[in-house]
Amino acid sequence: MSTHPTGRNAALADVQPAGPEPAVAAPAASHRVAAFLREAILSGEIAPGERIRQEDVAERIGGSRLPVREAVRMLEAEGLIEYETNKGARVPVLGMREVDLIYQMRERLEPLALIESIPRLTDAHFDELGDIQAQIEQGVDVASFLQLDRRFHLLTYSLCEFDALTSMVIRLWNATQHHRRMFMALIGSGQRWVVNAEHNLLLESLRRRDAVDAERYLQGHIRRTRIELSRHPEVFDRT
Amino acid sequence: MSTHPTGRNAALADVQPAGPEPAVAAPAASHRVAAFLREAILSGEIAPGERIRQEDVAERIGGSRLPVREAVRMLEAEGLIEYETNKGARVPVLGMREVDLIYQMRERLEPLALIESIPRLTDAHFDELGDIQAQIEQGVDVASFLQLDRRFHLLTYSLCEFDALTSMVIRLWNATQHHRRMFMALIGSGQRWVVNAEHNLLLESLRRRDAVDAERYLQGHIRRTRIELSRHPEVFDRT
DNA sequence: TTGAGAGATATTGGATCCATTGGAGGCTTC
DNA sequence: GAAGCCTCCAATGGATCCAATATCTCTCAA
Repeated sequence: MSTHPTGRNAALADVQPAGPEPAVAAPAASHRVAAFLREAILSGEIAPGERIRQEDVAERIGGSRLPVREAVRMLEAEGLIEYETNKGARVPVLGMREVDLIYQMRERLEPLALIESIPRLTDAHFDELGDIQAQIEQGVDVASFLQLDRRFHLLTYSLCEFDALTSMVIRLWNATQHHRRMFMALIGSGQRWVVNAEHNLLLESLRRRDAVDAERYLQGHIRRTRIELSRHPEVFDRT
Repeated sequence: MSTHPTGRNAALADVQPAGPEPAVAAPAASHRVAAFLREAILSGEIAPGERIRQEDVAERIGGSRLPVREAVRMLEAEGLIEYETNKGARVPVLGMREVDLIYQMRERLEPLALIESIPRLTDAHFDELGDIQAQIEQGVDVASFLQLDRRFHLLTYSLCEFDALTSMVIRLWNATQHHRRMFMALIGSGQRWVVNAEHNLLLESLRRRDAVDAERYLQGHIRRTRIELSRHPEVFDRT
């Protein structure tokens, strides 16, 4: 197992193993609540369309409603929840066209993050990426695949040092997390060899530090997934 | 004077003349505070690096600190302010590389918004765009130019109905507002004929509904501005 | 049976209070 | 005179209270 490369980007901390704890101030409670809600939404514990009651969250967190309110405002600005005055927050229900557009945004933005990251990637990163890909190829279950795939891609962007870009990329991933899970559960591991081929081609071009090839493979990877998704409208069924 | 086209996108409401007031709920105070702060930052009233004290804002708004705190969280998530726990909020100071990257993000995202918008644009929009461009060509001052230029571009995106995209575009504009103002003040109206040419080419391709040409002109317009900006490092001097 | 309306309940919006933290300024000490 | 420490003040973090709004429910009448 390779040593874990050190990340530079705070927004990508979740794909970076926690090194020795840096002397950074503890985040305010509102940030912890936001992280808690983010996780609950991404894991599917809170489903799209479901309402989020501030008091419930406050109780589960063990605090007052105030940090929850701040967290809700943050997630609202992130686009992870919808908010109506006096009516509260709920997880948005995205249709196919919206998800398709988010994938188009990813097609355009993620290559940029990759290009910024490539020159700084180290052998340790390539080893780690290889390890992740090896795990994926062992045929893991859907939940593990989603986690490893996310980790794989975000790791390739991890040395892009621009928070405005990396946080945007993460938000786009987050916004479609639910649909990705539905989609993978639907197709199972059927087409997973395509993903493996694409990941390996991408990784190979990264090792060569060939930004042109890497951008092409990455964009194709996202684009193919987008088109595949559009062929499965049942993913967007609101039942 | 053309009638003002009706916009569909809430995020672009600021470039759409306010029609008959829709029966929409009054925004919560936190949103009004956020709009107030946004305007203060974009206008330069609050300069980059300057600290924002919650009590001051609450006093100017005539409310308590609570809505201000929520607004600060929103603007933090928007990237318009930086926040440190227990230390408060301040307007970030962006360096040349960061602004350059934001322009690269714009190069990739704004054509997407334009492509989505083009099929729905009406003659009324083209007339309005022509009016704006005519005003620009009369040689207005820097402040008016910035306002008209913003209005011109955002109007071309106004019929893109995806909030995730349009709000992102607006945030990218907002993030570099200060540098755009510095830059324009620096070069005066010297190179403005280039902008005029680009705007007219873009507008012409829009009238033809030629998405390919429009995307090319728009991307070139942003890219040229980015490179021009990179030739004026004095815009980023922190004095 | 169903629809409308009034009242009850639940939830969010805002203000105020107190605790905690950061920082400025003065003081001591070497 | 400068570095380090301590104290005080200012600003933020969080909890609780009350008001305003929305939502649910029960009743009553068509």
